[in-house]
Amino acid sequence: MDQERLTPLVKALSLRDDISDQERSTILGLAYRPRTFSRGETIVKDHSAPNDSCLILDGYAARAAVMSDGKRQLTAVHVAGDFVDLHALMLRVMDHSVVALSDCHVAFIPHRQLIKITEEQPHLGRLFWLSTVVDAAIHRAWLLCIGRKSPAQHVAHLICELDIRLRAIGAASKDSFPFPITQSELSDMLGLSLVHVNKTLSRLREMGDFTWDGTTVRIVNRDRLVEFSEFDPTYLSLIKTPR
Amino acid sequence: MDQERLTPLVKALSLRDDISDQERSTILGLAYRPRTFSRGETIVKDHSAPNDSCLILDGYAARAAVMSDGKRQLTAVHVAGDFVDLHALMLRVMDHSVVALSDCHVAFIPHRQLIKITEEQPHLGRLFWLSTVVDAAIHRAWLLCIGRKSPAQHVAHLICELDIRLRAIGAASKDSFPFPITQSELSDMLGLSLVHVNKTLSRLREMGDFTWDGTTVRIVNRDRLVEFSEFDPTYLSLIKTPR
DNA sequence: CGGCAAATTGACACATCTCAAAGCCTGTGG
DNA sequence: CCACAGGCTTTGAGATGTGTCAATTTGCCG
Repeated sequence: MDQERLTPLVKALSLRDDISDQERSTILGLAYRPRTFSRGETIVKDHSAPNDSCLILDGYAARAAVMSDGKRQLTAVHVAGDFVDLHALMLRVMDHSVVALSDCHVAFIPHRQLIKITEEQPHLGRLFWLSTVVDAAIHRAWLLCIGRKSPAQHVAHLICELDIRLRAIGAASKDSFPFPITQSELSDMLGLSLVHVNKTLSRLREMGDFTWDGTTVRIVNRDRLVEFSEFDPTYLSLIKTPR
Repeated sequence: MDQERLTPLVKALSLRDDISDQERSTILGLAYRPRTFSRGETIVKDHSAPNDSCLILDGYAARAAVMSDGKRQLTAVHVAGDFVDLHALMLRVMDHSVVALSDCHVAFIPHRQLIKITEEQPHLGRLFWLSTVVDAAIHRAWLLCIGRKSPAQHVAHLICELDIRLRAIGAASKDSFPFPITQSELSDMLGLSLVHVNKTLSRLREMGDFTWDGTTVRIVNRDRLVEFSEFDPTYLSLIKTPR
């Protein structure tokens, strides 16, 4: 078990507050179970009651909820450093699944150690808390998109969100980032039909503010994307301040 | 300042785990600023950076996000005992507003004391954490509703959610609870136009599984509502278990 | 080259929005 | 007690948006 592999978590937490050396070594000293998932696999099952919480080391994952007839809604996208399943630590029973959008490496960290951190290193515990609160903020932003924005604005908003999150963790270059998903998966994020998403994309292509070939997004005009989608990064809380 | 008025919080936290006598008295000993809001007033402003977090003592509130053209999306409803604005403790800057759906009493609790609780009474701190994680779960349930369920299913789901939450805190009788909002507010929860909501309600009225006169909801056939809306209460985490 | 998943397109049905008007209810002032 | 104003609800009609179905095209991999 390579201890250094939890560095994405240190990096992610450092985005929002300073991490002390002790906190850093606590994190890097956590025992974890590494696992690899291929694109499409389920990482955490709905209704399960996990004894560990998982963290994305690299790749993309998403939270998913499904209906009895198979209709699916994705409720958030997660990237390297995201402590995706911290929710299970408090909820105990999963209210949704976590699925791999791409091949990805995931670390499973036993709850016992996380509870211990809340007891002994409250500041670090608060940063864990923060990460779940940011997830809630992401859900709210998505609710506004799905409820009140046009499909085109919604797609643009999603691209702005990923762009800023990936640049924050150093996983995007100045104007492009990997986004290797299908239009069907995108339709499950947007709450729309596949066909409609396809038509929305072709209209966005005409607007020309970004390109996406199913693999990589290239930002052509970030300002226009931000304005068009009414993207306000406040909800991501990407500000380094004592918490 | 009547210390006893924070009992709704004790009651709410007790739904999900046992509260020790010490924790109980810590909560009841919290200094707070009580305030009254009338229906429609803003309790916490979007983009503000509060130094206290608010808790609903009675009445209904909602989280709200708005677009530049005035379109509004409500992302959750909150009731007595809900520590609505705990999110601000970690986020620091609000990504949404909290508005009063009815006249309501609210307690504002300084962040200083809450941080102290995370330092000195980690179990109580975790229950605060839990309450924000349940909020996230509610957002996910709403995302599934708005993205993939029919408007009628969505309304039915909302009624099931409020029914179970209000019964849990003893604010609903066996088959009815107050729900004093306008169809326009409901449309902002559903992400639909007012006219369409009105037509959806008249179809639901024909189904006859509940009644709502704008003031009070009466459940006529709870089983059918649950089945129709595919309501699964797991997400509310209403299970008393060590956390 | 053939096979398969994904993307694209067109046609048509259905859902939803907007605009506009009418009806209903309640509180207030005369 | 009545008349009225204002907010909310209800209804209808027509314009748009979105879903479904089905066929075709594209791109990749063996």
